[in-house]
Amino acid sequence: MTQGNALRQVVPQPQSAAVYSIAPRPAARAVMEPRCANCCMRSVCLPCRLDDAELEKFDDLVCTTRRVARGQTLYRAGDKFEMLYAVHSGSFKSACASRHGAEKITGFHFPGELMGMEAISRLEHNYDAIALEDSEVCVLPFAALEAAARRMPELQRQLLRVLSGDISRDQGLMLMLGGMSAEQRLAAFLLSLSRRYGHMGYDPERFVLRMTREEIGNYLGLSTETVSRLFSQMARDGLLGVNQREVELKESEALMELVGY
Amino acid sequence: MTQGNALRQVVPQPQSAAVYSIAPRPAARAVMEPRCANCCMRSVCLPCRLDDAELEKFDDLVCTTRRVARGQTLYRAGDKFEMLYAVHSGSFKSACASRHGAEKITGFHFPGELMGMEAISRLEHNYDAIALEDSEVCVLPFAALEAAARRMPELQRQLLRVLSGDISRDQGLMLMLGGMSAEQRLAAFLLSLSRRYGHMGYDPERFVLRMTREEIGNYLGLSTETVSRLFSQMARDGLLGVNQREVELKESEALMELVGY
DNA sequence: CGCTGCGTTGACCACTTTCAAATTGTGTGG
DNA sequence: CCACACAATTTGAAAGTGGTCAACGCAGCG
Repeated sequence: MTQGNALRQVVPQPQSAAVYSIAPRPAARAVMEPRCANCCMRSVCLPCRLDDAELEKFDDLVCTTRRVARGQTLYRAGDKFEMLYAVHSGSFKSACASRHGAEKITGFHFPGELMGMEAISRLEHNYDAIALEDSEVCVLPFAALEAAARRMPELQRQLLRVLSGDISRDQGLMLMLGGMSAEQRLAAFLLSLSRRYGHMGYDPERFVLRMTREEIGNYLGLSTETVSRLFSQMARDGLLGVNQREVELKESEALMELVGY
Repeated sequence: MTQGNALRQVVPQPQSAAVYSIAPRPAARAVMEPRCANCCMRSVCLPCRLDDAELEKFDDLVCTTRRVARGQTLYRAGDKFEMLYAVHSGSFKSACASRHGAEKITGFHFPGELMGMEAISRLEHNYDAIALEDSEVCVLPFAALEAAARRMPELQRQLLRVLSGDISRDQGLMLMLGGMSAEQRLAAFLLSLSRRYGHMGYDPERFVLRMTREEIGNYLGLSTETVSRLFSQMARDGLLGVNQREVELKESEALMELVGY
């Protein structure tokens, strides 16, 4: 799973997360740099429902891509909101630091997913976005996106759809975090990952976790130890196979039953 | 706190929640029926940032209002998504029934707040919306709203803002449901209510709960008994006063400290 | 006046967390 | 390639928090 070839011009990652690198596209477009049209995530990303002409226009919005090394932040809580980011490769976590310095993870983000939307209302980011591995995002200036959405009804609709989808997902998680047992939470989490990996075109039954046990526990409101114990127990029960970060869901049906769906 | 005078034409509440009553506005507008411009929730509702001309146009979108009696549903999970609803008076809960018949409450909605947004992405409602008391909503046909948003940049922005705000709120709650103690959860819940009541122009320190202990517990992932015990304990500690559904926050600061903000 | 739903309180129990320690994996410098 | 240091994971035992079960008080209502 090596880093994909550079798509578009790739700017070196700035030391400070506050600096946005907005390079103009190269004038020589005849070379046909790979763009949204050629992106392997096209079918699951924001512009997925645009027709060719619209896609062309949308493509011009994407002013640049940006690489973020593992552990580095894409943006921080408190940063001014100007851009949305579409994950092109890799993965991220959203986290906010409570005043006692303890980090609380509020979400994970995978290729094709949009980050930063929670900041639209306050014009300021509420969370840190931190890369779980070396990653790359497409940078979408929000003002331009808004303007384009007025000219492209399908883009406007898609934007609303993605925002709405985020709400559903979050509420689904709330459902899970309140009133579900530790085992149910982990099962629900794994099924969520499975569905998302499947959506991206990967094997939904077999995938590699991009986050540590600690991060999973933090996210689910469980201790690291409990997460670890549950993996062991579920493996003993034949529900799944685990080897370090590799997970194989052997009994998805049983997991769904466990969660209550 | 009696039901406000009828605003706009009010259609009788249909027995079936699936029936939408979309009556055309009365032609005689010269009478100046109260509309958004006169609504007491104007300053906190979707059109709050529109100028007078825009407000006029927006007003024409609101095809009707609808009354929902306590315990009745505004829409059900599985209903086709066509409308957004702005709470005009009263309050609602969003709930979905897990397959074992157990209800799980995912949110509460108060005047000025928009309901139904989680359905935009799937074109189908994911939750039941049930009135906690006799309530009234303004009905916004989504297709018309989308079209209007293209013509009114400020409306488009406001729509995105409200959606984004919902995400923030939900993620804030996730934060709370994972990793917070029962006491912290209840404190956070009360502070959330306080803030929202304050935003609506009511006393943020003194309000009447619209939901039962059971509904609070369900929402927070706690048992009814625990909620009850916590109210008693917090009252003993002097943090608040409780009398049935009436609550007075005596030490908001201490509550915030408790939550960790 | 009894019924019924809601709220409160107590006793006991199960699930998770916390604390502690062993084990395995990963990265780095020699 | 090996050794060492540090991080991540796993496992065990003790301690707590919150849930479940049960009983009772209270208020609205036919």
